[in-house]
Amino acid sequence: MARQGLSKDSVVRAAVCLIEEKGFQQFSMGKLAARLHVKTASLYNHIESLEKLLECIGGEAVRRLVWLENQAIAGKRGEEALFALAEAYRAFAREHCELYRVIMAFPKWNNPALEQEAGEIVTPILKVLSGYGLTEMQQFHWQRVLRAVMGGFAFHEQSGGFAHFPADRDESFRIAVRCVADGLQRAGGGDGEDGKGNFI
Amino acid sequence: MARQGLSKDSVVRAAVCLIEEKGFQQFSMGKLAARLHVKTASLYNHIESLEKLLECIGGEAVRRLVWLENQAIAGKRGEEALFALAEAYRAFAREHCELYRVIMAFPKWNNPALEQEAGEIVTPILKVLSGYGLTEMQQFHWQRVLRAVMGGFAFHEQSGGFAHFPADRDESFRIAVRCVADGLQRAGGGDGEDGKGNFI
DNA sequence: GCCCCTAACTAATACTATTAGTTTTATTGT
DNA sequence: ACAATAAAACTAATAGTATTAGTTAGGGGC
Repeated sequence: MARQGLSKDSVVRAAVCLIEEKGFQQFSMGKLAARLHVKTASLYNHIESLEKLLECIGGEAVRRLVWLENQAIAGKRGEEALFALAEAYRAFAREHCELYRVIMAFPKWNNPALEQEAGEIVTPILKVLSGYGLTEMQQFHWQRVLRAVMGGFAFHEQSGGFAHFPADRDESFRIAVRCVADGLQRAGGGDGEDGKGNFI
Repeated sequence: MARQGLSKDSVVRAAVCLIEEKGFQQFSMGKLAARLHVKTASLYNHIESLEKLLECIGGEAVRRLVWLENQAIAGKRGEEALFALAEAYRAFAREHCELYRVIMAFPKWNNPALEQEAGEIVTPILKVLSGYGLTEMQQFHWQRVLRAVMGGFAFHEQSGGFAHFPADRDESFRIAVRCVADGLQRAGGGDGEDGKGNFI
């Protein structure tokens, strides 16, 4: 019936739009099919299952996030890069909160396709950390510390867990990133503070 | 038939058990009803909806977490209390991961009943922070920093996002908490016990 | 022993994802 | 231009989800 040349890619793209518009909670195969003027079963010609579709959506979300992170740290280093990265992460979580939810919703990042994306998540972070004179093992640890802070802050902020105190959340975030920045400084030997002339 | 005197409390308790055993993903009204040897519709004599039930379960989970936190910091102060609190939080997230998932699953922490619990979450944290000589506003900020670190770490660890590097996660966690501890020290005026509220 | 409240039931509705099998359409080869 | 083929979209059906309305029956208070 009036076939419109739907493809896996167009389905994923439509799903991303629908989620950003109506929210992740509201999303369903039926709603997506209706949006594409197609019966629900027809979607299965292009995707294997809802789970796989969500993995594609999550992959797309991660790619966008990583792109913004790389954009943010381009030409920067040291603390400037660190703050820019963190701000970009938080901005994404706020401005694309429904898409960010999809990322968070995965119970396990076991899927091989997602591990690829997972690796790209770490790339800009390691790029920032590379300016601090850390050992490789320290980089592994501090990468986790930074992701914990950024992810934890975004999560709590989104779920409303940070709403119960009359304190500016932007300021809280700055303090958190400052805390990591100082910790990194100390871990790196304390000799690389000016953020521009230092290299390892 | 053969009515067994089910109550809201026993339903919630059974739901908690079922979730801890079979996982949050597997949970459903039907499964819970089967576990209680009752038809699904019968549950609605005791609870209003799945959403309300999950709120009760989340409340129970939070109460248990807060209890463990308070247990952990009892008789301690300063850094010792801080590390004990963080360890207790992470231990709960690991040992009761399915229950922890319920807490994380709330899209919005708006419900008035949950706000009560939310307040109790902060209590042990503020108790720990009270030894650092912070202003009230600083306590509000650092409470968020600490929750972000603990929550973010637990989340990433659970979703497998921290699995991709050959680095000990315990050590990563220690580094993260150490980072916060040092940040607090600095914010409180360099004295972990009786700081006089020096500003940064 | 009777009454009443309500726990538990049956039945039905409206969703959800998913599969099997069928029709229709576009493209490709001759 | 025409037949063959691959696949896009369909219909129909299944099994799962939460939820509501209306009915039956059991236990506690009188």
